[in-house]
Amino acid sequence: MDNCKTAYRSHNCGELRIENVGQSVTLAGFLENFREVGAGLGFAILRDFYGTTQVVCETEEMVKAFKALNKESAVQVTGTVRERDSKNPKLPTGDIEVVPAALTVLGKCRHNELPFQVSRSREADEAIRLKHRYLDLRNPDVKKNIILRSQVVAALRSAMIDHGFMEITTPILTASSPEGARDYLVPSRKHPGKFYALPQAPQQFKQLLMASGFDKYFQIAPCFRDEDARGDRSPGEFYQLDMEMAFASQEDVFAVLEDVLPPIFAKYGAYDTASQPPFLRIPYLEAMEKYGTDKPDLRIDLTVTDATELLADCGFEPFAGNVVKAVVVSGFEGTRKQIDKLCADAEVQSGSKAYWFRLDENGELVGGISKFVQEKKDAVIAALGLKPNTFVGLSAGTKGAAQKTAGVLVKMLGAFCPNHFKKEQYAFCWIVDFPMYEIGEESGALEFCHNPFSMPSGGLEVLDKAAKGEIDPLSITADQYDLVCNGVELSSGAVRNHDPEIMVEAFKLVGLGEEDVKSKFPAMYNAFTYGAPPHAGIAPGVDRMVMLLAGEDSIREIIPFPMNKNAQDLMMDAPSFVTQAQLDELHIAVTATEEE
RNA sequence: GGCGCGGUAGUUCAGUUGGUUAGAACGCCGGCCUGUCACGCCGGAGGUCGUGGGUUCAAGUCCCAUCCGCGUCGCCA
Repeated sequence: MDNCKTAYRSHNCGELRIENVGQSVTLAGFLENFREVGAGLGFAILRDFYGTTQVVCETEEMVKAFKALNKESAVQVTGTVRERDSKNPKLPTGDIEVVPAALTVLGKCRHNELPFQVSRSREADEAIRLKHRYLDLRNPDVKKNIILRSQVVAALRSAMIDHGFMEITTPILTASSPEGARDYLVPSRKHPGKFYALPQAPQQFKQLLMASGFDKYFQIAPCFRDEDARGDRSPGEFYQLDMEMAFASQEDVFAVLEDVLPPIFAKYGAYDTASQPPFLRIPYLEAMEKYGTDKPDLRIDLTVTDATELLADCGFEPFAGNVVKAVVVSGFEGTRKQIDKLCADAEVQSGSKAYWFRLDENGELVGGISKFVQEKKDAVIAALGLKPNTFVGLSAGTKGAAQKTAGVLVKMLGAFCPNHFKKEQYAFCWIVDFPMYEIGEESGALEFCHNPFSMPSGGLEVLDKAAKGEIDPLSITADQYDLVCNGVELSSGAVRNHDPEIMVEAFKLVGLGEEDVKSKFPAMYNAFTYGAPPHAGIAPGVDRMVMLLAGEDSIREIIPFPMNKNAQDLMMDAPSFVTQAQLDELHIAVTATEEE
């Protein structure tokens, strides 16, 4: 422990031990509790960042002084360290107590009824916790996630620097760009009618750094996107470990993260086992086929089997003419009620129905849609490799819908069956070979599948062939990759397109041209015309990493001051109305106003 | 924006087919207690049942509308 002596204390509340008995000390902290156990005897618990220490009051005067204080007041206690009569082995400081000579109130708590009891704040309603986050964070159980976050960020920084990367900050006020998400806009005072945007990611700046001759860049970068929240997605803002390497390929990027992440996950994680390099690489199409998702949880040993030929014409109407997918779960023990719940939940999450049947302990087909399968019993058992006591979850629909539902079934059945789910580990994999293009659901036309910055595999030659109709543009893959851990998409990255001609060709396939490239990404286009190095990078999400490490299900538990689901900061009252004078200065006219 | 669940004391919750004065635990206030550590015991205060309308002799409970919270889907290059 570092020396914690300050103007207000000689020791902190977590450090006194039996060796300190007899010493005169001064402690400062929050009054966590006061237990009066008799006339003229009471125990006060003092809490600071480092721990808690018991203060024993043996005079009526001192008991009275502590009793007069509201809990959570900030106080200073000067006294002598004494060995306890009755020790508490559960506490690091449980062998000693401080006999106070003086009590000084440093910051009085004016509220005798708190919005919640600090030690039980995690049980309180989240809106109340967020409104009084400074009290919520006094709870060591809440604070520990923020400490973990700080340690993980420090470890990431240190590891990146050790690998020869240089942290460079990029602008927060920048230009709106036609990327995927909605921008946060900032009005310009000096340029009426014009706006800055907060960056959705430092994507273009880091590529420009590569064009500027920097070699290995990283940044713990704030990113801003005006999109709705999720359990694992905070609204508004989040942090990425953004990195980019010049004269580098996909392999170089993989090598860095495979070296940086496992030790940090093993050291700071809730589970002490993390995948060792090289991480499993799964092509995108294979992941969709085998796991029904592009972010498989490899801790689950279940996979998806195509059962279209086997079952599409079995007479069960929802299967007719559709793609059918099966998830086979051996050694299944679940009640009818649990199965119904699983299927209902799967439907909610995936948007289409899930079906099932079972091969019971006697080898008979039972339950669900078994009567439709009965006719083909032997073929089904052979094709799916069924043994007695096996559950088969099924989905049907378009290829995409059937895969999605099957993927949800894998996840839910995995979570339900301990024999198919090895929970206590971090299982990483790379998803590679993403398609460069897709048919847009709304437009029905060819669109960029993920982003236009990626280098198409095969470069100009492949784009030329697609332009001439020699190959299907949908078959073109990008040198683009996702890092997935335990079913969570940690990161997306790519080998970038650094060649202006290839950029133009890539855009032509989706019906855009040179002028579009120049107007959408003027800085990058211009920079690349001056000679740019091939470069590649990735940007793992810091919040999601910490969430995985902390074992928390809500991203708000690992953010110091989170916003609620509706992108409001209940503590600061943001967003808020501003004065007419401010609006006038910014040349802004408000056309609609929320009721308050 | 769609769907699901929820909103009752400072906090977390219970509240039956609509029916007496809306309960419990923790917290708070007062009293007792000389070794507590989730201290214990006794007593007490504390409620616009999210809001507005409706049905009814009677609404926390039923109906309609609306607001808020969480989850989920859309969305998130």
